[in-house]
Amino acid sequence: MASAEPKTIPSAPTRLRADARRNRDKLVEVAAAAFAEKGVETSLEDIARQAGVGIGTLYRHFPTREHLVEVVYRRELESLGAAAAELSEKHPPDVALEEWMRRFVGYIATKRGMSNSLRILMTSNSSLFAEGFGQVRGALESLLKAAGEKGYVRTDIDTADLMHALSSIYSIPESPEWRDRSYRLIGLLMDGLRAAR
Amino acid sequence: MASAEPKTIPSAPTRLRADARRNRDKLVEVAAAAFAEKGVETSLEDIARQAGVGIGTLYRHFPTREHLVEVVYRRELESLGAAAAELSEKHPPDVALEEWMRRFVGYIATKRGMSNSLRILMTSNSSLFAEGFGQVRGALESLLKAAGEKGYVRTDIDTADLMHALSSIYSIPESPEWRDRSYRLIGLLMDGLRAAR
DNA sequence: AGTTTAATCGGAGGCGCCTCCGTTTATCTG
DNA sequence: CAGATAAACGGAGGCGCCTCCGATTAAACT
Repeated sequence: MASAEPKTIPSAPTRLRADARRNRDKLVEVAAAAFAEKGVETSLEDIARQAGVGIGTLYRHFPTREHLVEVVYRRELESLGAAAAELSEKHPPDVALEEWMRRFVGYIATKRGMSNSLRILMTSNSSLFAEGFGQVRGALESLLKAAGEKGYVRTDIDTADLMHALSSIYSIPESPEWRDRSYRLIGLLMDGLRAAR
Repeated sequence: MASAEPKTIPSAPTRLRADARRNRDKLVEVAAAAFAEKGVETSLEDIARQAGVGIGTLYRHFPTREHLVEVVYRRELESLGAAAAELSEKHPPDVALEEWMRRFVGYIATKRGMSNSLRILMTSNSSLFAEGFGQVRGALESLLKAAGEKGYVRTDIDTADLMHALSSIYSIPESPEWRDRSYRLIGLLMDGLRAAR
């Protein structure tokens, strides 16, 4: 019988020291707010300052600006994924689907500042972003499938096609009635989806 | 009978003072060499230094890095356009066409360092580059048309399609046999062009 | 608790970007 | 040729990027 064995199992090699983890979390939190407010071009030194750490610490955790963007982005994409499950429980499948699409489009819209950087990232360093987008794709797929199985929408729709349609919606240029127009277009999509069930 | 009227007609509003024109030319010359050697990411301050002017002068002439790149790029594209006429005189139309395509692909290959910046430019600020590419398109078109009219190649080929084919050739990843492979592919294209005349 | 050690911190320093404005100079006018 | 003037020059200055390495400190060890 081993005496009170210390659980020294270091488990993952990704073990961070307590202070390191704290700093990292704080950086992500601050970065998320900064990106949302001023776009991805915000000064990284500002972010470090606001997080109360040195610039060196920021760069150790996130070697490039893109790494930081990716982490923030993924976090938010994940919450979008989680929203899918939540909406599924509270609403009929078709309503859940529509509401989720609205949120998706609205979410991307707020990140318009990101688009420049994102376009570069998505073409060059695709592996960094593949996972984040996988989340979203998965969410949409599950909503679509659920609604399809219960007979609320057609079942011959490809998830990728639908995402494509959504992306053409959120690339509508800025304008006062942006949101209304998007919602109308989503409504139109939904009509199409429900049409020939 | 007006007396010796001074030709004070300012003609173009783009009248540069002698020193300004000298500096501008020198900057373009130095920039062309620098871009070729170290890629478009070269320090602009270095370029100004090498041209023997202050950084302020560089920025007055070229408000952004892209403007400078565009000018250099266009100059070289123009020489590519000129080569088309020259080749047409010295060779049979089909040979001229093939040789020109080789040069085109070879030229872009040497500018691989540019590709990153270029991709951004070509998608975002298209108007800046439209003209430069127009030159090249025109050259290819004239070669293709000449060869077509004299019965050397098919006449149902679209210039844009052919350029597309070429661009897929020059985006072949780096490798020792890069040039050979490109030439083989161009040969293949030529076979296709000559096929069903 | 005290010591060791290895991970983490953080800011100084070097470089490039870009702007602003006092100084220089080409060109025009008398 | 001298003087006027508008155009052009050029570098200092402020900011951000990113790296490097001595100082700090959490966590493991005794």
